Amino acid sequence: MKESLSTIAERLGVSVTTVSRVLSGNAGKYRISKATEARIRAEADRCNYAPSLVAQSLRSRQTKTIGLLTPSLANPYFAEMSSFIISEVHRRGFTTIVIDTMENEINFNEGLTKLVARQVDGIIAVPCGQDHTIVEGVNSNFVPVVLVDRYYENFPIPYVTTNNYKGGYDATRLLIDAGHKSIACIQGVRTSAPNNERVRGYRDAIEEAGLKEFEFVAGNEFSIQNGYLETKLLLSRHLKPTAIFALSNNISLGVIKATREAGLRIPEDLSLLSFDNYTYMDYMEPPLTRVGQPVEDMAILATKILFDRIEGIAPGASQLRLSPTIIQGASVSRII
Amino acid sequence: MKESLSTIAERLGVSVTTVSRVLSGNAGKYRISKATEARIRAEADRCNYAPSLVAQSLRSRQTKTIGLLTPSLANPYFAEMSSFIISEVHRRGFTTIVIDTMENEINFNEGLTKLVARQVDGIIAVPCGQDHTIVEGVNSNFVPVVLVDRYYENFPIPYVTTNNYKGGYDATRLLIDAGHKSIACIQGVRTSAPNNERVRGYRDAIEEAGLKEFEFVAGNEFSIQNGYLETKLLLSRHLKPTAIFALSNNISLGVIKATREAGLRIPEDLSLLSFDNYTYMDYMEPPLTRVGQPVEDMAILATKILFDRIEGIAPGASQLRLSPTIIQGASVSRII
DNA sequence: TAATTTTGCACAATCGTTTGAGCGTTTTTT
DNA sequence: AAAAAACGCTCAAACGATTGTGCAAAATTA
Repeated sequence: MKESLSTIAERLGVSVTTVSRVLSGNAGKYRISKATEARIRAEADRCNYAPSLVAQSLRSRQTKTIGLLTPSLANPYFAEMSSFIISEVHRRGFTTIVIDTMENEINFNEGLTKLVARQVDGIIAVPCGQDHTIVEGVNSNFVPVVLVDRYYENFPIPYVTTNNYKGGYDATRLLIDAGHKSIACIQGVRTSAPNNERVRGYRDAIEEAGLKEFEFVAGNEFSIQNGYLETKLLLSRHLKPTAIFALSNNISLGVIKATREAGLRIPEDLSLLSFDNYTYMDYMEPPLTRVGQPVEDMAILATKILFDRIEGIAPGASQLRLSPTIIQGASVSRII
Repeated sequence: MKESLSTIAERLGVSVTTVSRVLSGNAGKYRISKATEARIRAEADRCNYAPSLVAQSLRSRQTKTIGLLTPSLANPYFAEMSSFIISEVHRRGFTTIVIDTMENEINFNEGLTKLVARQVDGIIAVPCGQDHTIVEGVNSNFVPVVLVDRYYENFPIPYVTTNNYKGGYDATRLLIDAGHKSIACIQGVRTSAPNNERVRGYRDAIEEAGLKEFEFVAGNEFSIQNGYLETKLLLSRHLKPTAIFALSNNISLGVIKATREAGLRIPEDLSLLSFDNYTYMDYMEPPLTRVGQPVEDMAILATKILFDRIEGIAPGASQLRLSPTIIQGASVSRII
């Protein structure tokens, strides 16, 4: 059923070598006669021959495959990012193995070793957890790794991320400029570098405005539930905030859910500023004002850096922070 | 850097065969002494040996990989579906190569042949276009294929899809029962079987209710733009519909956009019923009433059928339609 | 002690491709 | 006509793992 060089060679009474040379376009280089070349090409076409990438990989020690470790395709932010990465990888004639780590450090590390065993030529990863020894081992001993979104500070693995500090700072400034004083921040995973940068931006903006007494950071997960529960708590406090800065798309959904249950309206009773951008946010009630990350640029750059490394080109600056963009919605009210 | 059976064998002064037998757990079966076994295991641990899946694949003619052809990871419906499929595949110890076809028939066919060249053990695909000769060739000659969501009628490729007819019918009935008479339907790709089943359900419900004079189907793409443009046209007609049945999530977004631009409110001025379910729809203005497809069940079943075929177990019924569920939102008003 | 069985491991082929080296035969050069 | 060059192709090893067969040496039996 499956054709190989040898089946063709046998049928034509030539050697496997000759067939290989013809079909890999090296007929001239190795002085195969036009006649033989034509015969081989014809037969290959006839039987629809396609070389086994597995055999080629074994021989060339290149699988033309890259691995993508993403925390959750169900999250539109990572789904979009994956979509861009897959298409960039495809553009270069490679294929992508996708592993969904479900935000789990064990899955992440297992996925990593699995990719190494599969001899992928490179890995793009959104890491989970704090322990970076395995990733670093892989990156320096086996396969080039590039991180996206999340990263490890002061470690030599290249990464591309948003300037999360700027995102946190700008967003908070926007709220402050709108007159808000009591701005609560609901954060995600506390060990995640992007999260902490966003929080740092938030804190700096708050302090700079002399609002330190109102500074308030809660939460510990990038989930709807976390946003929901923390908002429940916030709204039960004696002094309710006038604005919430939610550090992810999912957290914002939780905030909205809790706000609705409390019978409060956004932005009249409570302002909301979200991290992450997504088409649907324009269609929400109200459309969310948000900090959009440059997902496509990050995906393109990460892929480019990875391929530069695969091809042995040392990339210049390989730890990059791209600026986020604030997208105006209607979820922030002006306070006089 | 990379360890292999032979590097270990050489260091220990034993044969590659012996190392292989020990590490694949066949030491007993081939009478390798406990002492040798221990030495080999120790050394394998020490140097962190992991077998090359490429070499194993070549030898065993099994790559333990399945291919997933999806139209667009940027669409949450397919992203969720992919997420479930990837996780089901992972559960079985396989990995998934994802190809984003971008709703393009050429990309789809290229992806298909690429997967075959990579010797994947099976393929799960959401097909694009009408020409199914290539898919059928692959399915019957090389690799088992299972289709999800879209399918080809009267052809022997297994598929799992929503009972789209029921979805179209039930949704339309819901609108009719709410008192609507003039219900317009904005459809997606006209050559897609699910689309046509939805339309058929719509038409049947309309006719059954004696509303044939109001029957109206427009559109030709599962995109925001299509929903937007068709709604623009609809709203400019002399007789505006009182309800729109949008046959996909993206089409609905377009409908909302056009409706807003026209200064009309949903559901007060126009009712909207959407196909597809997504978390964000609960947070929209208004929350959408919609026909949710059993995405997770479809993913699980498709994967199961594929693995049954891979393992040579003939699946019983392999062309399945799962019932959709109507999810109540607030985008449909009652007309008296 | 000789014959038999068991033990412990190695040889070599195989999967499908690539590639440096080599070897007859024909053609060209001197 | 002899030497050199060009031509057209094949051999065999290698990538890393698996597996049926086989062969000594040791242990057991007769």
